[in-house]
Amino acid sequence: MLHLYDTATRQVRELAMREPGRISIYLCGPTVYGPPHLGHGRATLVYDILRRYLEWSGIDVRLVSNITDIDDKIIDRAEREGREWSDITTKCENIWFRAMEGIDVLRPTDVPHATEWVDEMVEMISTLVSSGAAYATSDGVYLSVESVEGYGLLAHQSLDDMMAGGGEREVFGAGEKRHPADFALWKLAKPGEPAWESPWGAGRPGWHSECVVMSLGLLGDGFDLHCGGQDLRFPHHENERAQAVALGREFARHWMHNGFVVDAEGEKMSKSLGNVSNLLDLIEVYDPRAYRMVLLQSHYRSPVGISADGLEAAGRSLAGLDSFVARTASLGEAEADAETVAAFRAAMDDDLDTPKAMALLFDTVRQANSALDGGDESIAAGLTSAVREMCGAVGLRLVEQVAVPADVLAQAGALDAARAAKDYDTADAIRADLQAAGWQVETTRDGTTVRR
RNA sequence: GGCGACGUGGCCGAGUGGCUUAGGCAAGGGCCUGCAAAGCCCUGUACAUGGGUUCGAUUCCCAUCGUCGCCUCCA
Repeated sequence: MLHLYDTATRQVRELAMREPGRISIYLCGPTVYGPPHLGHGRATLVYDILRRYLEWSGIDVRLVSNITDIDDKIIDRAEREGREWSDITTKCENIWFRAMEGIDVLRPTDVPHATEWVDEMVEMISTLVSSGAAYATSDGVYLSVESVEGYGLLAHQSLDDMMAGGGEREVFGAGEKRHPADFALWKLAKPGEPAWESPWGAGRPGWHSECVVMSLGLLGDGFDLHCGGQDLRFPHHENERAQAVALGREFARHWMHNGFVVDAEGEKMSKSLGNVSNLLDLIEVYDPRAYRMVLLQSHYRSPVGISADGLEAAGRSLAGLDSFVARTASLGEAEADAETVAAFRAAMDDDLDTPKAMALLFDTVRQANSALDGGDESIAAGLTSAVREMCGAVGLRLVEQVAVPADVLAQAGALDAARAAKDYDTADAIRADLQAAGWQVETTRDGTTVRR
């Protein structure tokens, strides 16, 4: 069974399921105000790998991931560009899913939108106000963090420590708050801002109440796993938990956070990589699977550097996998080598040790190639099936042999004929032509194979 | 100031108190091939610095240096 590091307890522990065989996961999705950057890519890929592995393991996964389509950033951009805020959110959401498709991230099972859950949020905030956990001021409604048992669970800091020194940042709504750490649940609208009715006046949701009502609403109390990037740990996730706790409801039972994407200097990076500034650029320039491979070869909690060299190296390693697939295409179906699959499971179950799993994958490819070189097809077939299983389990799409046009096959035949006649100049010329047309040409003693 | 992470061979990136000291990419040598390609085999002896613990540390402890993250709206 899968064991995962839990941010709340700071331990790798079993990912328990409320209902055996079915897992409920909430992933904090994007605020749609711009194109998805490299950081978004890491987060979505990490959880896509998790999801695919769970499904591969036979578990029924319900993955809820929100679209936050109302937020200060969206309003800012709308104002700056003189556009309707909803124009920004619908376009950005489309771009988001196009990018996700590009990196082969499966669509979540549920994609709730914040704006569709405003009534539930208002209701929740009302409950919090009437219980005394929240209070209204002249600019909104705030949650009293002191009323929340264990505030700081995810930050791993007491309220006092968090306040000590602190940053020099401006504290939102500072004037009327009972405690500087109290945070907005509802923000009253200024003229011209998008607004929804509420008992406290027209306004919009504050600190990600949508995640609270949508996760509890769709997954129910005590859902299995809540995940997102390291930067959401505090205050975003802390504040979600605080709202749920203040409601007296049981929130996520396990918390998972992925590490950052960093640049060459080791600084948190989300925006740029030379001419690649977002995910859509990245899949234009590199093998769309390359980012996934880079991430698979590092651990999800470590910071990972994304560089042109790294993506290219990953692309070359994928090319090796592709040629393996081509080489083994003719092998019949076989039971995946049990020992290999067991070792793969053991690695993945240990806090998603994908680097170890990838080491195993490449070792298995090498063994299968050796078996093939030695003519032992039955061993090769079992190992090949294991390779396919492992790739499938982590969402690595291997390029299948595409149909080769008749004229290309004819050229390959001509190449072999020229070789048989020892007319190597002709043979080399044909090969050069095929390569120029973008074909991978492999001339073996059994004949020439051509693939993309 | 508080809390936390990290510093590994040409590059990326795992891991471990000693044993065959991951894996990928790149490099060199070899096998195969008419030549390539693909594949296979071999090679490189790395763990920031200074102490300490230990029979033995890259791995544990302490210190130092350096890098980075979070501390109110960034995955």
